[in-house]
Amino acid sequence: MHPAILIHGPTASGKSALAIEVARRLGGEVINADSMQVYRDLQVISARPTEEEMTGVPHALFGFVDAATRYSTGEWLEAARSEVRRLNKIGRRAVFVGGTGLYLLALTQGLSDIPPVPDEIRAEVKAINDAEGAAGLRARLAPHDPELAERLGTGDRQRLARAYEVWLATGRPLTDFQTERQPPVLADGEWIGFALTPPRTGLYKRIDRRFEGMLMQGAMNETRALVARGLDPELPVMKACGIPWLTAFARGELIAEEAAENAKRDTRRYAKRQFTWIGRQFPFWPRIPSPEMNDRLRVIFALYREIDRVGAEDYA
RNA sequence: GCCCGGGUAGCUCAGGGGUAGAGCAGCGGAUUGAAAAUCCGCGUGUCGGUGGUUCGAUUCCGCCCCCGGGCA
Repeated sequence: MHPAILIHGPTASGKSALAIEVARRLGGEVINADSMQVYRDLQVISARPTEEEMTGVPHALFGFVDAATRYSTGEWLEAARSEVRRLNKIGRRAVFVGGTGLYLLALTQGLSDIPPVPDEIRAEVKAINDAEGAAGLRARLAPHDPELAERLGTGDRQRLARAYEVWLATGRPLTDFQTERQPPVLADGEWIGFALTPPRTGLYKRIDRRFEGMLMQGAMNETRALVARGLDPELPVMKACGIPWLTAFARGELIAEEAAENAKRDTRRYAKRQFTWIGRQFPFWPRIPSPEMNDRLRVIFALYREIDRVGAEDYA
């Protein structure tokens, strides 16, 4: 099999266009590793590539999940596994691209094998969360998983809730599960990851400009469609960068300028967290600081050629 | 040219003889099935410049520069 290429980087760094170009030149396929681009209902706001941009290059795992779904890392990983199998079978290269670091981590490092949590337990824990918040969750979790309760410390309700759910569902502390991982979909030697790390100030400008562009391209229509469905505001789609503010604007709760500024700020902060993730979780992925397509392609192909001996002649 | 007002953090500003503090922006970090989520931490500064008074000046005084407004 050909090693897979993984492209990661902060939002608005130009990942999608790069992935398409890489896949085009290698005759490969682009596979989405972005938690928001999986949703059908978020085209503009998740900056999902358009049909036109994807022309001639097969794309997988884009826009295939309904907004009412709470799609998970585990589900994505299984979907990714199928795609990898499929491509291996037909001898084509996979180009994973996306800003969701956790997805790429799971893909290359494996996830723990944890049984699904039944809906009743989720509801039960949600009730505790709503009524008592982090303190209540933590107090209940601490006797069973003291290590995690201590590590999470303060007010991380999302992780506290998850840890408590797992305890209730399995009778084992989440910490136990986390000490062992399933074999990854892509083992060492079967992939190479690149991290786009453009200068921050320029990226922030790009983020701001891109958001203005999204408004032109129908971000409000997309938002109104979601609002019209009356979806639970806790769903992932409803928390995508910009959506909470555009939703508030659609309801007349604030003015357009305010909504836009807040949306841009949230997106900048998201990009900052992605930089942190890259620095800390993917310290050994080659960095590509140049924003230029040609520079990026040169770096990728130079390094890829080293490990893809099978087809080195294909893309000289 | 003269008269006022103002130059303090990236922005808007507060303060006041013992080298400074708020909001916003920003920065650092955590990250195992919600991850564009969730959470933790941090003022980042030639107080316009230069002389003087003072034990000590960002603060008081002089001069200069810059930005507003007014009178010419």
